Amino acid sequence: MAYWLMKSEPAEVSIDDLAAAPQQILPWFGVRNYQARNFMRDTMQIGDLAFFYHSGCAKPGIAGICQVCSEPYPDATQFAPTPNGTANPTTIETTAGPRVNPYFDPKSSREKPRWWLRDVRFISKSRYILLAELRDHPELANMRLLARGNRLSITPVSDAEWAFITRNLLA
DNA sequence: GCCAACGTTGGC
DNA sequence: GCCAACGTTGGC
Repeated sequence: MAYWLMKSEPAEVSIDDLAAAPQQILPWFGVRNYQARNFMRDTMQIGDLAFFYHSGCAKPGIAGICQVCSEPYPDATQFAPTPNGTANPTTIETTAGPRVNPYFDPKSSREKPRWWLRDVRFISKSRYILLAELRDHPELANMRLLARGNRLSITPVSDAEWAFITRNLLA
């Protein structure tokens, strides 16, 4: 089993949204980076655990833990929203009405999908560990998340890093 | 809002 | 295949 850190903007999908989802499961949609896609499509295994990280907000940090719970399948947001393609492919239905779909990819197709995802299941909320706090621990100095210039939205977490965080920062 | 760092695109 | 230009990420 492997460990991961998965970033989400809480204004879009937060740990509370995952906890409130049907079955407490959501597709990890919207990844548009090949390396992160490959992690989801090729490397992850059902049962892997991940830190749910809030990014792009005032206080970025680890908000909880989730678990990979499906095989990879195409991210529906890359396609036109209706199977027959009659609707405007650049819009997506939301509970607040139609919105521009920022994840639509005109270069993808249902025959040959470019973007793949997996479902994740809520495991727990955690004490909120700020990014700044993670940086304070020498044990985490090599965490991919903390690497200079890192922007990858899904990063591997080593066994040692996972153990350190769960035993020392979340206990 | 700024900006450093990175990834992607596309002309050549 | 190179690389400049551009767009995006994401912390601050």
